[in-house]
Formats: sequence, structure tokens, C-alpha cells
Amino acid sequence: MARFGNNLKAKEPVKASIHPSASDSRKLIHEALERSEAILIVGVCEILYKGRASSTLGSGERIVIITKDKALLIHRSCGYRAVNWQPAGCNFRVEKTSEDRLEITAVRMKPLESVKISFDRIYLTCVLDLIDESKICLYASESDMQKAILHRPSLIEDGFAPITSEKEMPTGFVDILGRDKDGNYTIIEIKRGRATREAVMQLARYVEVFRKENPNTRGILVAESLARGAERALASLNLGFKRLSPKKCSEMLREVEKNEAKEIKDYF
Amino acid sequence: MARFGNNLKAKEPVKASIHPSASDSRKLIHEALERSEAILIVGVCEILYKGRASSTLGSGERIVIITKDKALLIHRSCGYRAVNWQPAGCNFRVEKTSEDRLEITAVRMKPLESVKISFDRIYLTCVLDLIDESKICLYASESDMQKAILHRPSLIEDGFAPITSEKEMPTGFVDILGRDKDGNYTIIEIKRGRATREAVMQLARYVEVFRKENPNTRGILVAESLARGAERALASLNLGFKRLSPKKCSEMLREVEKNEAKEIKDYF
DNA sequence: TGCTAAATCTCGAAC
DNA sequence: GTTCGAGGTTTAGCA
Repeated sequence: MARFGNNLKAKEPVKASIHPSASDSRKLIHEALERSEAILIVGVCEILYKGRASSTLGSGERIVIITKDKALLIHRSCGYRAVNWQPAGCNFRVEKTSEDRLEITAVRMKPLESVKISFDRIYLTCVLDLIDESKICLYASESDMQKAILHRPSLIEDGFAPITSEKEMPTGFVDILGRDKDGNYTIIEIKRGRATREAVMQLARYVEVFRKENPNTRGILVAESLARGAERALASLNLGFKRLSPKKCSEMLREVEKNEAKEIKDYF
Repeated sequence: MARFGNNLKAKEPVKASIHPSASDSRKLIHEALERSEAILIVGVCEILYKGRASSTLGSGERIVIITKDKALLIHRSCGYRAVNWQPAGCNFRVEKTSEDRLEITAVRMKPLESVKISFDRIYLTCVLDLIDESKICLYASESDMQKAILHRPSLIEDGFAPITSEKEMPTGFVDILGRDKDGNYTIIEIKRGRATREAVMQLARYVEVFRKENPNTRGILVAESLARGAERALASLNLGFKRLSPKKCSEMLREVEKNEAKEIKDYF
């Protein structure tokens, strides 16, 4: 951690003010916004959103977060999703509208929209000077599946040979284009989870277009599993399916990477 | 607010513990979980996620929220999206793993997955007994647009007459099916924001299938605006476009509701 | 319970 | 800057 790595005395990363007055809270928030520090507020508020859509939310006790990059999050005591929000890059206005009331407005310019939070009461205002330089590493994404297939085409079927990936077509991008052991063009559409009817339609469009030039073209949907409707659609459109687990692909890739590193190490 | 409405002395809704020891933090969190209160933690942690996918995130200062309904949210100092999370209904385990280390694990049963947070240091632990009974009201959704069109079909064009909505087809559900002033079947696909090529393709599929039975079938895409690719696709597929604002639809609906209420009132 | 489609989707990469 | 597609998508509605 940068904060502790150099043995200098750490600056206090959390300044908490419990039951602050509206004035104090306004001052803390205003200064934190100026310095681009994160802010955490717990209190009783009403919320108005106007923009692409609009929403109203009556009084309730909520958690409000403003991030360093000026995103806004309002969380209720239940549920994973924020009840109101704005993505990063907002302009904030903080106003004391009466002795005990504080109003925070986040304005996004494009598209023009705003979220207004009117606090009746503030229980807690924290200014957070958080340091967080780590990068998140995510495994078993769709692109891991694509890489795995390109690296070991037999994951699809024996004799499959990729030609290109991300080939552009009039209706979008084909995940993988290749030929099967009989020389037929084969279009691969990858979905990491349960493939829906929509995914089948996407594959069908590519195959349809490609067949105009190359009649002997097959389509194979690759996914962890198939939704009912997708199964029916595949059958009626005469397209193939290959079950493939994103986790298995990711594990295989990491194994490959390890071996490659080893080979390089062995080489020197 | 329920908390203040009855003039009883309010229970303190926020218990904040600044720089708690791992033991104290563990105790606070454990009790809050038992009582289904919300929890807010700020500290230095590493995170491991394993489940449908998997992720690792090295040490950093973050905000952790556990909600009353046992959802988990981990926010970084930047960005709107949580970096790791679990939806409501998790089982939590809180363990002190060494003098200064605290480990919180959220386990979701279906699908089986887990998020493990290892705290090196905790700056703040808050137990939040939040009351929030308000319902959020959201306007200008896609279904508002559909309702508005069904209520006033001339929003599409003069003489348009809806037959059904949400009609099932082999390839999906048609938003609105109707006839135009010349008796042609007309399929309406609605998007609330900017319509993409994907939306045009969806409409094209419906029209294509429907034309097999009824050659005189038109397709109209209804949206706030059109992406470039969507525009091209519409032109080449000979489909129509009608610009319609979700906000306008929502306003119209509320006007209609008001008048209906008035009519009923006038009647009695 | 499973499936389908929307979302104030957001986010990132490619053009 | 716009467009396009993925996402650990989540969530709500309906069969």
C-alpha cells in the first residue's frame, strides 16, 4: 500500500463527523469535492431524478456516496442496486436551504440530467481520502473462452481450424470464423453463460449472410448452457451447439500461460 | 418518517466505531448481521471472488456495505459500479484471522459462489439501523411508451390501429401488432433511448416471419433516436422509423390518468 | 421455477 | 466523439 509502504506517518484517511449540523456538513462536503476526495453521508433524505427518465423517492434513511471521480450513488438499507445514481464526471452543488436542510445536486451534462438529494437530517458525514491502486483481475470471461478456442480449436470439434476472429459482417462481428475437417466454413458464436434465443438469432444472421457467398457454411453456438427457446431456435434453424465452460477455458489458459513461462525460462 | 412520527425518543440509527480493533469490529458486524441491520466498513482489504467467474483484487482502501437483506457491495474510491458484490440473501461469516486481520466471507447458494474480503486495517465500522419505507416512482420507461401508443395510436401515424401487444412469434415477442390506414399489418418495435442496429435486426426478424403469412406487412421502429448503423439498416431493409420521446409518453399518460380521475369524479 | 426482455443500464474498446 | 457489444450483468414480469 502506498499509504504505508514508505514508513512516513500516515495521513488520516477517514474524517468522520457524527450528527454534523447542516453548515458543518456542507463545509466538509464542499471541501472534499474541491479536493476530489470521496464522501460518505448517512441521513434522512428525499430524492428527485430528472433526465433520460425521471423518478421521485419520498423521505427515508439512506447511504449516499460521492466518489473521487464525481460519481453519485444512493443506497437504501436493502438491495444490491443503487436506488438513484449518476455515473462519474458530474458537477455537484451543495446548498444549505434552511437551518437543518442540506441539498446536494448532481448534474450530468451529456445527456443532461440531474439527481437532487434533500436532506432533512444528517447522521454521519465522512470524508474519505482512499488510496486504491490495485487492478482487478477477472477470469472466465467470454474473451477467455475465445482465446481458449483459438489456442486449442479441438475444444469445438476434431479438425476445426480457425481462420480469423472478430471478422466484420454487415450485421456485426463474428466471434470466430474457421473451417471444419470437411472444409466447410464454420461460424462460432460464443456466450459465457446460458445462451438465449437472442444469441441464436445473432448466429443465424451471420450464417445467413455468409451462405450467400459460401453455401457450405455451418454455425455453432458455444455456451455453458442453453435456454429452452434457444434450443428450439437452434433446432429449427439447423445450427449446432457445443457446451463449453468459461471456467474450464480460463483454467486451461492459465495452464498454457504457466507452461509458456516455463518454456521461456527453460530456454534461457 | 416512522422514526420521528410518534414523538418517542429516537433510537440512535448510526453507531460509528472509528479505528476499531479487529475484535471490536468483528463483534459489531456479527451482532448487526444477527439483527439484520445494515453495516458500513471502510478499510484496507484484499478481495477474492469465486463463482460463475472469478476475480482477484489486491490491497486497497475501500468502502464495504452489507445491507439488511444480506447483500454485499464493495466500492472503490472511483466509479459508479461496485468492484465486487453479491446480491441479497447471502450467508456471512466474520472471522478474526490474526491480531489485526478480519475476514468477511459472503456465500451465495444458487449459483454457488463467494466473495472473501480480507481486511488488513479497518478505519471505520458503522452499524446502521435505517428506516426507509418509501416506494420509488419511476417515469418514462419503455412500457410507458407502449401504453401511450396503445392509448393514442395516432402517435405512430394517422389511421394506425393496434390489434395486440406482446404477441409471441417464433423468434420473440412483438411489442405492438396493428394495422395501418390501408389495412397493412404493421409491427412496432419500441426502444426508449437510441435504437441500435440490433433493434433493427430484431424488428426485421419479426417482419420477415410475419410476411410469410401476410405479404403486406410493414415494420416501424419507434425510439427517441437512431444510431448511424441502425439508420442504414432501416433504409436497406425498407423499414420505417417514428421518433417518440419516452418523456412525452409519460407526460401524456399522466395527463390521461388525471382526466380519467376527473371524469370519474365528475360522474359522481 | 425458468425464461424473456428491459435497464436512467454502465463500461470499455474500436473506428 | 460515436458506436457497438459484453456484463460475475441485475431485475422484473409472466408462463
